[in-house]
Parts: sequence; C-alpha cells; structure tokens
Amino acid sequence: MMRKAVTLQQVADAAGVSLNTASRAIRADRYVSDEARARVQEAAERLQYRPNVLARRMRGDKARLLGIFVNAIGWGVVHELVDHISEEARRLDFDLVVFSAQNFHDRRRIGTSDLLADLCDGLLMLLPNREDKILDVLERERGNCVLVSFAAREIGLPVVSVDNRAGGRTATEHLLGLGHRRIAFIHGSHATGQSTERQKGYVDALEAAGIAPDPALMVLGNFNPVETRAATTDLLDLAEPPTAIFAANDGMALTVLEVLRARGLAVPADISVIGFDDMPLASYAQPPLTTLRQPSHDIAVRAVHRLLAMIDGEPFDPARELIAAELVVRASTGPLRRN
Amino acid sequence: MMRKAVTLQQVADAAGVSLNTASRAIRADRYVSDEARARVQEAAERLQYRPNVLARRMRGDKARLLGIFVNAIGWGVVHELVDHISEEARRLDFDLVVFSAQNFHDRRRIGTSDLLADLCDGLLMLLPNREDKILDVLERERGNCVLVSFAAREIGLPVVSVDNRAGGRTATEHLLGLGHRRIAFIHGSHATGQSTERQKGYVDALEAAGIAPDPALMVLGNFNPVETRAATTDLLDLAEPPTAIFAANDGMALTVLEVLRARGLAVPADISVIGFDDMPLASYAQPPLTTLRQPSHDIAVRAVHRLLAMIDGEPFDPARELIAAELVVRASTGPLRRN
DNA sequence: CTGAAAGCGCTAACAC
DNA sequence: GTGTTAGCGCTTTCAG
Repeated sequence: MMRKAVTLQQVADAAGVSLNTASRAIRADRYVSDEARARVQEAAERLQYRPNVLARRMRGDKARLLGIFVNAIGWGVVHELVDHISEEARRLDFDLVVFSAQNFHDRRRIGTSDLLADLCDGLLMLLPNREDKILDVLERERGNCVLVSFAAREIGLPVVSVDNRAGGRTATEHLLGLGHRRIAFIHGSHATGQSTERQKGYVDALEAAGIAPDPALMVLGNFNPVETRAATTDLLDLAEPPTAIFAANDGMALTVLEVLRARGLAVPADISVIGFDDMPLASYAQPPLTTLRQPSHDIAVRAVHRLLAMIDGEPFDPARELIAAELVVRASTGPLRRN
Repeated sequence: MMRKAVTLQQVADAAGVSLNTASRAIRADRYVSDEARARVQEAAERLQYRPNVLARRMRGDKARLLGIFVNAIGWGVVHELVDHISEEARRLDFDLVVFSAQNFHDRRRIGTSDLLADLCDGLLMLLPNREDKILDVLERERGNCVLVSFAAREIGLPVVSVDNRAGGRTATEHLLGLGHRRIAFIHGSHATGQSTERQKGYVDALEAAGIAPDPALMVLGNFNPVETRAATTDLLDLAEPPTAIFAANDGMALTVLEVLRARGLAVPADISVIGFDDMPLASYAQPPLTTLRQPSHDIAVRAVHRLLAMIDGEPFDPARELIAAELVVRASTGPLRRN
C-alpha cells in the first residue's frame, strides 16, 4: 500500500462528528449542516485525507474506469489503438488503465486480470490470442467486454476489427491491377487471426482473377525478421519467383525490402512489395511502402462506444463489426515489367 | 463491475463447510482435511468461483503489482521504457498496470490516480510534468514511488534518469570535434526538465571550448513539428546561420531534416544535424540521424530495482541516479566545410 | 439534520 | 482440523 492511511474515522474524530456525517460532508451530500460540513472539510484538509477508492469500489460504486488488455507483443498497431481509445474514453469521462501481459491466463497473472476485471466497468481486449483462457471466462460470464481486432475464431463476444479479409483482397487486387500474376503472400502467426483473414482475402482476389493460389507462394514470416528473411529468400530462389510480394504486416514488408536490397533487386522495377497496417515507419522506408492503413481511430471509437453501451445495460450483442482499411499507394509497388 | 458475483460464502454453503474452511481450501492453506478441500474445490469449480481481489487487497495483502503513470504525450521514448520496465517487473514476478493521462491532478482523474496508488505496491512516474500536483502529494507522503527521467526541479523522491546534461555536452562536443563553431540548439518544453538539462550540457561544451553561447542560436521547437519548422527557418535566415543544429530530441531533428531538404540544403555537407533519444525512426531518416541513445533498458531496470527496494522497506533514499546516453554516429553529421 | 448499525468479500486471530 | 468473530474503509439503510 502506498499511502499512510488517514481514514474517514480519523477525520470524523478530529471534526467531532460521527463517521457518517463526515462521509456526507466529504461527498457533498445534502443532508449536512453547513457548520458540520465546514468542520469536516477543514479536518480533512488538515489531515490530508483522501478517500480509499478500493473501499468505495467494493461497495459497488461505478469507477468510470475502463481497462485495456494488450499482449506485450505487437506494440506496433496496438500503440495507436491505445492512444485513440484513451482519447475517446477520456472524452466520455472515463479513465483507462492498461494491462500488458504475454498471456493473461498465466497462473501468475490471473490475479491481476481478475483484479482489473473487478475494478473496471468494462474491458477492451486488444488483439488477444486465441489461446487466452480469459476469453473463455469472458465469453461464459458475458462480462462487459469488447474484443478489438480478434478474428481467430467465432466467439460470443462483441468484436470490432479492421476488415482484414477485404483489406487482403484490396492489396492483392492492387497488385493484380498492376499486371502481376505471380503474387506471393507472407503470413504471420495465426494467434489473433489477423494474418489468416488477410490471407483469405488474398486467395479471394486471386480466384476472382482466375488464378489458382500456388502453395509455394504462401510462406511463413511469423511476424519476425528472422523467419521473414528466410521466407523471402525461399521465394526468390524459386524456379519461377514471384513478381510481387504481399506481406501480412508492414514489419515483415520492411524486412522483405531489406532482403531485396541485399540481393540487388530494384523495388518496384524488379519486384513490388505491399504491406499492411501503415505503421509510422512505412512512409520512411526505401522506397516508401505501399500498404493498407489501419482505421485505428474508427476502431477505437467504435470499440469504446460499444463497450459503454454494454455498461449502460443495453442488450448483449456479440456482433462482429468490420471497418475497412484504406489502400495507401506509395512507391514500393509498380507495374509488372514485361520481359 | 464485470462479473456475476459468486462469493466464497456460496461456495462454502455448496460444499457444506464454513466460510473460513472454504477460504483455507481455496488458498491451499495447510490446516484443512483433504476431504474438505476436495469438496470445496469441487464446489468452487462448479460455481466458477473466482476470488474477489479487491476484497483481499483491502485487507492489506500485497498485490505484487506496480503502476506506471505516463503522460499521454511523448509516447516516443516512453513506449520503450514501458516495455523494459514491464519486462523487468515480470521477471521479478510483479505485474504492471499503466495509467495514461494528460494531467494526473485533473479533478476528474484524481480518483483513478488514488485508486492506482491504493492498488499498487509502488508507482513509477514516467516523465512527469513539473506542475503535476500528484508529485507534491507523493513527495509529502513519501509513498513507494520512483520518478523516471524527471529533471524539472529538485524533489524529495528517488529519480532515475538518463544523464541529459552530459548527453547534451557529448552531442555538442561531437559537433565541435567536427570543426563546427556556430552550433544551434533547438529546445523543447521545460515541462520535464529533459530539454533544459540538455541545453545546459550544450552550454557547458560551448564554454569549455571558449565559445560564448549565442542567444540567437537557441530557439524553441517545443517538441512539435510546427514550432520546430518555424524555429529552423529562423535559424537559416540568420545573417550568420549555424553550420550545425542540435535538436533536443529526434522528433524535432527529423523535422529539421525535412526543412533542410525543402530548402535544398545537403546534410551533412552544408549543415550537420544531431538529435537525442535514438528513436526507431532515427536510423531510417534521410540521412540516418546521428543521435544520443537513451539507455532505456538500464533506466528501466534501475527504476524497478529502486522501487522494489522501497517496497521491501529499505530506508527512503531520494537520490538522483543518472545513466549515460551513448553517442550514435550516423550520417547526419560531418566535418565543417571550409569556404 | 445526525448517529448507530449493517454489510461489501475476504482473511487472520482466536477459540473449540 | 474446523468454526466463530472481528475487522479492512467506506456508504447506505434506518431510526432518532
């Protein structure tokens, strides 16, 4: 505990009133005489009394507090989301605490997860992992909880997410429109379902264009540089290498660019690259990266609003809400070079 | 409140034991018969009981929970610090919650600040503002609290920070060593004291080199692009413009680079630029930015350790602890071109 | 208007 | 071993 405990009782004693007259005075309740109120407030001031919020909360008061759970990984997009959610929550006079952990169901962590669940009026889960057991608990209890950018499986909880599948399709169609036919896809992990959905969009676009998806062109980068480098190398070493690469996120796309540069390939003259997310670094890349921009602001606003609706007691509505990503064309994609 | 409240009492009833036997069984206390324990655990499982952490906490249990307060602004360096602190805390089996607000003493916010102060075993304040009233409270109460990168004023609380003054001096000496004599300094706000200290180091180096600091070369960028652009323009329009610019952080240095490029000036041939922080973007800048790297990891580790020492009841020690920043030479600085 | 008492959910003394 | 009791600090009936 942080503070030296000055309790309301002590204030009451100092002011010569009963405990609950003090309570009334502090809370500016109406049923107190001006004189008593003055004495209590003076005593509170002098003793530097601060109410114990835990105690209040345990009595069931609203805290006007929202919790965000984030996986320690993936601070890329997450950071923007947190900022926007924070802003929107504050606008609506809610505070926000962020809890960051690798796995919320870790034996060690469970205490804090529960604590926050107890403490907060509602929870926002950012990019939770499909294995996170806390999702089962939340689903079962139908707590006030909204999932953000979760697509790993069907779940009986409200979800707000970028439309990954449509985005994946848009990215691929952009490449198709430039004349590319051999388009590779580098996927990340399946933990949140983001990459998986983007891949579905990629396949959608290919099939709509009458191109059979080639398994050799779908490789695993796993959202990390090491595997992405290896995957890119494999792709380039193919008998018939791709003329364009769609990486499931910008981080991997940047790594692809790096490998390409190392092999002396020109982008987009020799090969085109497109990412997903539009992270801050994207526009600084060499060349600036074409990508799909996450509608972080809209996602955040919608997620907060739906959470508040639940808190306000509106009927439980586990609908999935998808928000479109915007294609941002920069210099890393270009027309297929005919030989 | 998030959960449907299943209390320990209900579990006890269901198991046909007393409240307190149930408590013992749940906590794996030794003084319970195996049979009672089994019955209680079965009941708890069936009812999906989860202990109310608030209640436990109110009784005074340790939460093994640390709180980080960050100002919503300045997510640049802050984000790295949060990551490292989080990692170190977890290594030591502490959880972490992050509270992000513009001003912690805002009437509206005070509830949450207090709540977290009650809840957490200790608090880490990241780059707090000098005006934050919560600092006065913390100082007065001598709570378990460590300030990170605060240099705005003397304060009776432990502080861990990068050595801004030495860093500012190193940056300036680097420029001096390249032959520069007219070196400008773009400072940020005085809110946290970071910029102010870096400026002191700049002046230190200049004076040590026998150069009188020129007020015309010290301009305000205020950590934002708009004012930084204006400041840079002013500098370049001087009768005798600087040959090198030291920006108090990388963000401003990047803006400087942008203005220089727009004016057709070559970096570092025409003018050198150095920043501070070594944010991720720094190495991607055009040209890659020479800067001072924040020892985020060391700062985080030291801050956590000092906080834990306080929590463990070691004597209060409000010493300031400074950690050196490392000069990272990239391509934005070069020798003075003689005309 | 004010005070006494109950109780939020839990754990730690103290009996049995 | 197990149950009973007394709080943690606060708000809220319910009587005065």
